[in-house]
Amino acid sequence: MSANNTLSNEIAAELRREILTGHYREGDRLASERDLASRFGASRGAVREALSQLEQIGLIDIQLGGARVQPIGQARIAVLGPLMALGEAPDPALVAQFLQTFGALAALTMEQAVSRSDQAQMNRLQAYVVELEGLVDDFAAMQEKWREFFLCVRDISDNLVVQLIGNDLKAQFVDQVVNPAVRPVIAKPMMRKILASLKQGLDQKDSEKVGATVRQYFEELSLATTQAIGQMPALMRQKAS
Amino acid sequence: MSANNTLSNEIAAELRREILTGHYREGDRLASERDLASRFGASRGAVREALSQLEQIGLIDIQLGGARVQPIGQARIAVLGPLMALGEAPDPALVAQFLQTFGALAALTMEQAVSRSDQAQMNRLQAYVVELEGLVDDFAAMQEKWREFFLCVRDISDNLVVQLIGNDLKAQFVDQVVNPAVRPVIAKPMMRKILASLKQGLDQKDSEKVGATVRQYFEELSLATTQAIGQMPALMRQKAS
DNA sequence: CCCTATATTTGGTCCGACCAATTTGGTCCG
DNA sequence: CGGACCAAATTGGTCGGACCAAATATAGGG
Repeated sequence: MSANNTLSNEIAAELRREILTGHYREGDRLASERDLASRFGASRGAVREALSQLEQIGLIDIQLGGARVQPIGQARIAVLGPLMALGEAPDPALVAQFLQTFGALAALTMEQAVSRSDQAQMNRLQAYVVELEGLVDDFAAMQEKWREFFLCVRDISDNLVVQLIGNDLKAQFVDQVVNPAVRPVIAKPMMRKILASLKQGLDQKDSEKVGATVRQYFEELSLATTQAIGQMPALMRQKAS
Repeated sequence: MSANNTLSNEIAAELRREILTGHYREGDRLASERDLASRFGASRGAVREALSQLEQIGLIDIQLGGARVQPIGQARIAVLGPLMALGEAPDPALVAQFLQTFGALAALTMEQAVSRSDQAQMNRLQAYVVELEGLVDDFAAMQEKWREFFLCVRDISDNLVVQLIGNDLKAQFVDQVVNPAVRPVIAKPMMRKILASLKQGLDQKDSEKVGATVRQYFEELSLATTQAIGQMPALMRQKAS
């Protein structure tokens, strides 16, 4: 999915791959638009649109003399997806960083949600936790319920900045990494402990406590995911090309 | 700066402004590329590049039937800058959310930096805090030193995900909001308290403590900035168009 | 009123061309 | 030999017109 089959997107994907895999060094000049066009058998317009994409994600800097490759560390979030999707399996360290970061932001919205929630909203959150407690045996259903839960938290917190970052991160992660059958598993006792702590924090309207709990959840999720990737026996390739 | 005077960028900026100020409703169809071209007195190619930009930041969804306006809440971080730069003064609530979010990420990297730092790196961090303590009277110098400090923290933490998000946020914030002479001022006693706590946390290599301290710093910064914007007497307009 | 067949619109791509600014290469002078 | 200077080739930005396939709008028939 998400593979918009336009020529310019394919060109952009190929150039992006080349840059991310180190075919160029920082500051190197890309071939001219005309050369790239002839190389890809495309029109200059298509190449220009592709280069425009790469420029927007900060991978290249287009100027009058030519397009120059930027250091990866100076790029935008949008390179994360392609970066994680490079190798056979996603880089565990990167995925771990990703989940920890996601967790920090989730914890922030969680704290804000608890701080500003009215009674009805608080009831909804508590209801979710109860539902979650009933799903510790069903991995898939739980995953989905957590998602709903955080969507609810996001709506309550009403934090546009985090929401937008979340959109960016989701676009990078869910489409690139979640697809394969990486099924992180958190031990049930740990999960029960987390849920209990969450419940307690909500009951006491203790925003710091729920924040810390959310952080811990993502920490566990990060560990579990890293492990799942590690023992992924390179079976399933195939994903949508 | 940052004002790339290309036609397509100007068209993108204008359309972006129109969308963000509510000239369209979710799902509304934009005029066709040909119509937009004639409206702006530009070629279709220029319009296409502009629309491509808007699509990449999630403001519109280009499909075969036409380009449709997406809900703002579904856009990418890249809309934050233009969104904050819309009115006369930046929206205080949005700026507050922004700084809190930035703080959450800074706290995360801070924790990771402390956890994984060797002795030399730890010394460098401590040296920064000492320097900061000597600058509580010089707002500008302190601002700059904090920036250096967090750059150092970022390098030590070696967290690419946060770094990339930071790039995105900086591109949205520093270029759009910091420009005007909004000078948030944190009371010196509070600043001294924060620095003391930071120093203590570093001495003890207590990652949680430094994380919490960083969060508090940004909380204070958020308050101070909101206040500074509030009493900004709408004097200085002018910024780069 | 619903469903289908046709005409129109729309985005994606291509080609060839022009302009202004940059890069490049060579030349001339000290 | 080295550096300043000038002209030619290159490069990105834009334009205009053109074609195609898919999606939309329109008219027609049940």
